[in-house]
Amino acid sequence: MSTLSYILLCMLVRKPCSGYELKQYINLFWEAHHSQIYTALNKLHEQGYVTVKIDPVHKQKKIYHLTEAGQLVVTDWFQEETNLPTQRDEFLAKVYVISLFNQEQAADLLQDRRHHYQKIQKQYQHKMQEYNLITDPTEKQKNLGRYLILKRRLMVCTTELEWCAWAQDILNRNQNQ
Amino acid sequence: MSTLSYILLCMLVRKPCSGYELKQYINLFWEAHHSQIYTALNKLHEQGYVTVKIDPVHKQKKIYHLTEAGQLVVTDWFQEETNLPTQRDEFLAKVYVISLFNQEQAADLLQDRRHHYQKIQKQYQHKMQEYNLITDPTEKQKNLGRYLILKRRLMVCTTELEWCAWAQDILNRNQNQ
DNA sequence: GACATCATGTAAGCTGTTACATGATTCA
DNA sequence: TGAATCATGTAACAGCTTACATGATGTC
Repeated sequence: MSTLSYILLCMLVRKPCSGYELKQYINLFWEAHHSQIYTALNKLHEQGYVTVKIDPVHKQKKIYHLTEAGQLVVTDWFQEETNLPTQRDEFLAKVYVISLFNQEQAADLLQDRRHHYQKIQKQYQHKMQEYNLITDPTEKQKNLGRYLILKRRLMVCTTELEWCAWAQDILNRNQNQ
Repeated sequence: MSTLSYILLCMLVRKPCSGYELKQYINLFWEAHHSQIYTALNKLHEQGYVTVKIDPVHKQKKIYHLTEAGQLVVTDWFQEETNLPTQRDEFLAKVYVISLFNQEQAADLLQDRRHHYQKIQKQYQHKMQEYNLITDPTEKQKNLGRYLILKRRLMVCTTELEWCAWAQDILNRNQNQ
């Protein structure tokens, strides 16, 4: 089974979801296009790890539920060795050759990065507020993992933004030498 | 041309390298297996973006040098829109479902993560020390980009470790409730 | 001389991206 | 009623992983 399939099963632990919803949430820890998600879900269905219920209102919408077999797969996987995160960041490759470029070009590159992290910082802050509104203890417990991940995302965003400011400062000093 | 090819050209800006060396350094911003790197280098050679010189001592070793055409490709690429970093981290998917598991299992998961970041933190600190030993201003300028990236890596490591400590603390409190 | 590491390459199979395709629902 | 969004799917192609394969160099 591919890693994506495990990721999807994990997401279904929290609550039953449609493929469309899974696509919206997955970026908390993974990346996949809808084409990949839909095919993986169909395969998980064949394998008996999920069941499908047609949404009574939106009849083209399929809600996937984790089966017991599916939950067992998740618990087994949890205890296996964890693969390291992928890290492919072409921005950093551009930073690597930044001394080839003038101050303006370098500043543009850094600014785009800053804008990106400012944007997703706001998104995650919003999601964090939603979590903080949960009062029911059972519901709060169920969302604990999601909370831990959101916090990490926010911390990483802050670090990225701090780095951008620091790097811009270094480049300015470098220029004035 | 694939992103990997651009990455390799960027790396050759700093100094000519063999495929083997590129493989060792690439993880600062990208991931690729040697099989992928060697085939990409052969293609870049065909395209005229690099030249090859056989190392006089190690005759099976091929040193790749960036050509003017290659440098032009890099400067053009620099100014194009930067793709966002990939983020696939199955550790986070495990954290997402952490409430399914007992305290010991959760602690094991976090400890592995902590060990990983402690390990690479040491590696980057070591590389940073190497940079700090450079006295020649031209050489220092050439390594500026590398320095900026190393600093970011170290900052991210610190954040990851801080998060691990914080998350463990949350889980402990959660247990004692 | 044995073993680790250096050094390069090919190929099959799997994963991920992009493009094509269709239809329902919601809201102005 | 037109446009945006919701919702699902297939297929071709590109990129990545894993396994196989070979030989040189350095060192105990």
